[in-house]
Amino acid sequence: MGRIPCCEKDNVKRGQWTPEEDHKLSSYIAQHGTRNWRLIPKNAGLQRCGKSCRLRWTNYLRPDLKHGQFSEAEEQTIVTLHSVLGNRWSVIAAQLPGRTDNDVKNHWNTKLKKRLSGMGIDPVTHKPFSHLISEIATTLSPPQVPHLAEAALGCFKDEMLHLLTKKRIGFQFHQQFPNNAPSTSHVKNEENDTVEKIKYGLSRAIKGSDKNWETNGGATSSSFHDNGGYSNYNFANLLNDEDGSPWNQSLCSGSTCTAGGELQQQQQQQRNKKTSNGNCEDSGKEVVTTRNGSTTTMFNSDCVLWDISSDDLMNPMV
DNA sequence: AATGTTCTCAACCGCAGAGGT
DNA sequence: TACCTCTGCGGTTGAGAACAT
Repeated sequence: MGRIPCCEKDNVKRGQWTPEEDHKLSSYIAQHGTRNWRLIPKNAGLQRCGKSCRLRWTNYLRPDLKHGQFSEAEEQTIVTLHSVLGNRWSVIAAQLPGRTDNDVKNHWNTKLKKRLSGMGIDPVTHKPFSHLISEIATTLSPPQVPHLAEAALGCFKDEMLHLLTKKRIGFQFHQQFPNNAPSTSHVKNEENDTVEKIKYGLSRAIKGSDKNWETNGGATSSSFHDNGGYSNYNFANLLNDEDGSPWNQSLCSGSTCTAGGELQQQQQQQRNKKTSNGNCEDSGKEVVTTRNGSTTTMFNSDCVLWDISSDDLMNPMV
């Protein structure tokens, strides 16, 4: 004996609501309120299930609802709250007047989640992928570590492949790879080649995992910053094992981090510092001007993997 | 212009908890 | 206490729109 259905499904209409139905429901609720959803469709003359009426009202017809684009402030609120609360959409929506949990959930799933992934940030933990890899690596005994890239690849491959292939990024190998790097001479199977390169990138990230990532106050969290924040986060930094985690050092200003915007700015300036020929002072990096005039950091030598401009990060491949 | 692919978001589903009897 | 009903929540789906080829 299961519970009885909320309505006779054979006799109810489903799918998109018509303006007439909206009007009937709104008029009825304006007069009688929203008590007893089971009776509302019957009394309002609607061939709809009570649940469907409730959803239509709460997600669309309520007069206090805000329709249209989410503002930057709203997005920042969602990301910040999500880093603390997880998928508690109703709680998050309660902090955004006029937005429903459905709105917030949809916006997260279609925009914000992809945007974070595109920046190399895990949308579940709000930590950079490289940080997650290093955390996993520290829990494994040395013999297991070589297999970590393979395992991590299973988690991140799709996002990375999406990013890499969707943007039609051509890998550029300005110099020789080190001994264990994948060969680029045969691009017959582009995807497999890409996978190999990702594996290599992950292994590079792991290589730096014994560095102290907690130099700036411990756990990471995420939020958008007024002066760029995530947008300044260069995906290729995931591979930069020279200066530790840029995330912890300069980009983390969420609830559990203490790094200030000033430090962040200084370090960003440091990163952007160029020599007279336009190249970064950091070895292995080369800043080039791209298709639309924005700058792109190309990693050569043993860091060559990604070509992602700052604009790409602001507007990831979605 | 036609076709295929991807994205968006309204709507649906099933489950869990609250409250009433 | 046990059962029933209602409501709210989060995950998922699918139609239509937008975009790419």
